[in-house]
Amino acid sequence: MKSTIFWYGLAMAILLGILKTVEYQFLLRDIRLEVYVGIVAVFFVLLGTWIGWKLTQKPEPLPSTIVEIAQTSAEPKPELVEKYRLSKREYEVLALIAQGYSNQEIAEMLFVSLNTIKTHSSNVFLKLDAKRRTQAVQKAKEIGLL
Amino acid sequence: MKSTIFWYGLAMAILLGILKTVEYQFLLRDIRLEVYVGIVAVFFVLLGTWIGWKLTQKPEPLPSTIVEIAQTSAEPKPELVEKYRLSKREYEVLALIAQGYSNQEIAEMLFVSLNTIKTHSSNVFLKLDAKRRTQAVQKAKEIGLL
DNA sequence: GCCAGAATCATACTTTTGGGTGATGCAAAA
DNA sequence: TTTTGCATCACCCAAAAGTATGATTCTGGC
Repeated sequence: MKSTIFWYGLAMAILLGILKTVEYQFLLRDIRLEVYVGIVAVFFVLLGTWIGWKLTQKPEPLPSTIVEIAQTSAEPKPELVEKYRLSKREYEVLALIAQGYSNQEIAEMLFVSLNTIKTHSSNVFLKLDAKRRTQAVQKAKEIGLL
Repeated sequence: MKSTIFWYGLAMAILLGILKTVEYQFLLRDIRLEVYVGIVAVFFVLLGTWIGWKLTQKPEPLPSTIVEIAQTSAEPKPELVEKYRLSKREYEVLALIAQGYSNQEIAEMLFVSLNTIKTHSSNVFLKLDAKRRTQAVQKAKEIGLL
């Protein structure tokens, strides 16, 4: 990160230098304004492109899960099972979700209303810190709940 | 895609408009040259950044690492893999679904539109005879695709 | 060159999920 | 007895997922 900042700074310095030079020549030889602006524009487009490229190189923010997946083989982790404690009903719902059943189907299987299943699954997602049922299933398998 | 081109065009139009406006004011009120150049520079840096970002989006066909990661300990069963033949893209999408990503996230990861992901996933469901993504994942694991 | 399959995307529509809020009843623990 | 956790359900709203259809582009193989 330090080096990144350094390079940005260096780029800025070079940039200002060039700007000044161009400006100087502008004053001296009365280059047409359009040409000047054009040069600046082209230069900054290039700079911007480079910045954009750089920005999209480093950051890999999304999949922290992938790393975890790569590390986990399949061992159940009792301490984590402890941590993400689900109630019995929640666990049932989670298990059925993992089998690919819809909320409606689960509701019928457990003889409760659709809304109840929604509540349970929402609670499961909360406890497992998941946004979707597929993610919940994935996390549960990682943890060893399933 | 059509809309993308539209937005490019719109951006260009707006850009030219602003440029002209700024230039006009420059001529009228004698804004300092540095200010003018600065505005142009900032604008083109932003434009360049955007272009750079866009450019670096396309040429990344996802280096199959994600797919590899998705492959768990279960050994693939060639005869079944044969039967439920998925295209490469479909397989990628399936793998990402299994990791708990939303269609939108997958679209961004693979740099395609949401609709494309929907098409792919629909095809996967068809081929795996699944009604939901969770079911597809479940079946794929049974079969040994994942 | 032509063709099939693959990948892409759009539009329009329906269904499923998920979030938020609030309410009730019940049972065990404090 | 009061509190607390659990299970149940409702209503509303928004977002995500899924279906259907049609179209374009590209590529590999014949």
